[in-house]
Amino acid sequence: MADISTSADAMLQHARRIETGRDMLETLAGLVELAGLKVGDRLPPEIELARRLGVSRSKVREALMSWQKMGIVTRNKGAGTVLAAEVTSGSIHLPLHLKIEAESLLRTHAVRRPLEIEAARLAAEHATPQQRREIRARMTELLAVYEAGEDWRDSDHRFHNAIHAASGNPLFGQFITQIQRAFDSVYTAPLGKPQLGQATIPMHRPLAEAIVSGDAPRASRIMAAILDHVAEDVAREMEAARG
Amino acid sequence: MADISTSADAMLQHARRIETGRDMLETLAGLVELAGLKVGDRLPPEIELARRLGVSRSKVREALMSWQKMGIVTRNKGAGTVLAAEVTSGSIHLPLHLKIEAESLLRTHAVRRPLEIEAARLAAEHATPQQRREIRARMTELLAVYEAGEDWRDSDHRFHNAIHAASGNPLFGQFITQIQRAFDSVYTAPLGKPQLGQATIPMHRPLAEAIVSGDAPRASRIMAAILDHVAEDVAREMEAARG
DNA sequence: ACAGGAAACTATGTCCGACATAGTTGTTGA
DNA sequence: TCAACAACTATGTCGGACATAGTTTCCTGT
Repeated sequence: MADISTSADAMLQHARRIETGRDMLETLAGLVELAGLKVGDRLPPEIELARRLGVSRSKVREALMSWQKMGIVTRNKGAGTVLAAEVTSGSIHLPLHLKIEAESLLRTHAVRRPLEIEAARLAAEHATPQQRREIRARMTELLAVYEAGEDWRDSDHRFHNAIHAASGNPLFGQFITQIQRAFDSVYTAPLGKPQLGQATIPMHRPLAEAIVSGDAPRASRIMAAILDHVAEDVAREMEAARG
Repeated sequence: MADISTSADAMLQHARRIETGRDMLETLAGLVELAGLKVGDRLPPEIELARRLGVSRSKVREALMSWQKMGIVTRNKGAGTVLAAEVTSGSIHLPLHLKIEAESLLRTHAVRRPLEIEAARLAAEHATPQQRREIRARMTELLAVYEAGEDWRDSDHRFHNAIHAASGNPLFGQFITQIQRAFDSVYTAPLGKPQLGQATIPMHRPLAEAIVSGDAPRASRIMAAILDHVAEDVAREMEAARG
């Protein structure tokens, strides 16, 4: 495991007083980064961090719990705190909190819709040749898995992630991923039921072609059609679950 | 102010042990709801809540700070905790986590763009007569403040909030508000500098008219134009700040 | 020698008490 | 009337204590 002591101490020499909560997270992020901690590594215990940072254990706990809610770390009684996501001090980790009514889960999809469409449009306009190849490859893979009758959801995620990456703005991918996670955390597909949006898989080929060929309006149109199909499936499924 | 004692006590009779953090927030939300607290009302002090809920002040503080990060309450030393947003016990609060590179803050605006456009489109299609009147009123107010040469940012927020509310999907408002807050938390307008998007204020009249008259394509178009103007302002400002 | 289990250890979860500090309210005196 | 001052209130911060779950060490019996 990486050693956190030497470089961290040196940093703290120059660290100014920690006053706001943001300072706290910032300093903590700097500590983790300087220590060279990677995903999966364990952080020093709270008491140790409190001593190093010169604040009380309460404040360290507050910061760590904040990170936990953001999914940056996982915490377990007795086991310690382990890093679950990359942390860089130059980046701003900002928590968004959504209030979702249980019965209106469909609304998450309504928010996802314009984001996906915009991402597809941007990808068609700005993707590099490398990224276009990537999109086409993911599409081929998705169709192969689909036609083999296997579970295509992971392939579908990879395909869409390739589009998000090609949009040139990583925030689209982050937002959509988190929205999807929110959806999955509440709705889990009933066993045996067909996966939502099954019928849209064949539409992914022309979508990929449109993006690869740089036809932004067409890419937007197909993506919109796909999402509308999925929305219908979701609505029907919800209806069935209720009745 | 609403009285929280009688009904809350009755509820706590049936409340099971609070175990997870989610239970805590859920119970607290139920308490606030049963007490009939409205936005602007003050919550009982932490010690009082701890006594009522049968948990320690630490846990109450944790929950309240969580709410503070979500923007549900505001907290001030000496003044107390006041409700800043509506709370319903049936809702799910889910945290999102975004990593934003400091120099690419402009990208938050790129995400906001399709959401605002979609919200405007939905508002034009689904707004109730009441909501259309509200939008028109907020627009009139905004233009009045603008022409008086005063700070129009609050009025602008109210106007856009009216549109989000009229979209029929509260998630749009929540998302955009949080994105805006993220932006504001990093970028604070330099004193004396013109407010970003100043030139777009007159365009808000035709935007409101389009929504009120139900012309969805036109509403989308004008909203897109407004956001593009703002994006240019932001880009120029960032350029100036760097050089 | 080795497997199984008990015991010690570690680190987070929870609680309590104390004090500091900012904001609010009440009081008093010119 | 109002301004300055004095209590009061409620959150912010800290330290210590114990509980509890998970991990490691070590010891014992076969």
